Amino acid sequence: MEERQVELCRVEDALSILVGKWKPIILLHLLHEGTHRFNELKRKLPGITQKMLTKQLRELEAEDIVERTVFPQVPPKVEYSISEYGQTLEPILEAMHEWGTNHTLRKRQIEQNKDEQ
Amino acid sequence: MEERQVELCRVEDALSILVGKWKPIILLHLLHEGTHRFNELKRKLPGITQKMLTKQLRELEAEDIVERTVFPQVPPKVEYSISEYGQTLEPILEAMHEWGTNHTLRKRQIEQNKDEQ
DNA sequence: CGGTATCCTAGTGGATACTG
DNA sequence: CAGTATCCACTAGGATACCG
Repeated sequence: MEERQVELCRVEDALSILVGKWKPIILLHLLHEGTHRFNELKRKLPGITQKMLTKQLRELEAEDIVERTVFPQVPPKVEYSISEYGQTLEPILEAMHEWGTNHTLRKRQIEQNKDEQ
Repeated sequence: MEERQVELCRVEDALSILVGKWKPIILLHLLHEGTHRFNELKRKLPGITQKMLTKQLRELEAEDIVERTVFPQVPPKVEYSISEYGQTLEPILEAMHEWGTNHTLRKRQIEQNKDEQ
């Protein structure tokens, strides 16, 4: 029984890594479009500040989800990519993406039904 | 291209519903063990306060994930269960649970390797 | 180019006490 | 039993400015 309790909590591990306003979308970009430079990623995330992008990437790096490669040159060049371990998150991300898409459709339908009445 | 951008963001819908310190574990209890009364659920969530349990349940109810049934009697009786729509979250929850379990194992192995050196 | 540093605000979550 | 009502600490996230 207690074992069950402990088991249930494991969900939070995945959640804690994925939570963050920009983390899921960062991961999807890296998964689907491969390695990015810092500013390249920034351009794909309209509205994000440098500070936030740095912070989210650092946290993902600390969890071994994202790999950071620094090229020692001037001007600086830093590349980010999904780690092998990070790729194991894909099923979760895809499941969330699919659910989210249906969720949006559902909301629209509910809106429409409201309008028709 | 822009369509792609919009698509990517759908992940956040799922995330926003699942995020909350107690939500995933509440949902798993309701999914696996069925309908619960308020205090029954509270007993299964060591450490949660009444306020937090109420808040999380209300938020899940607002999103149509959880159903709340009030029995008009004294003393009060309120039952919570997963809605039909809430059940569609199961694949995500299971994917997160599985990942989290492997994640814990992986961490332990890394710890062991550290100790052995 | 790829960051830090500083300051700020809103919201999340907890402790505690009270209630129909 | 199943909640509210307060008050409070902490953090996430944003705006802005500066740096090697």
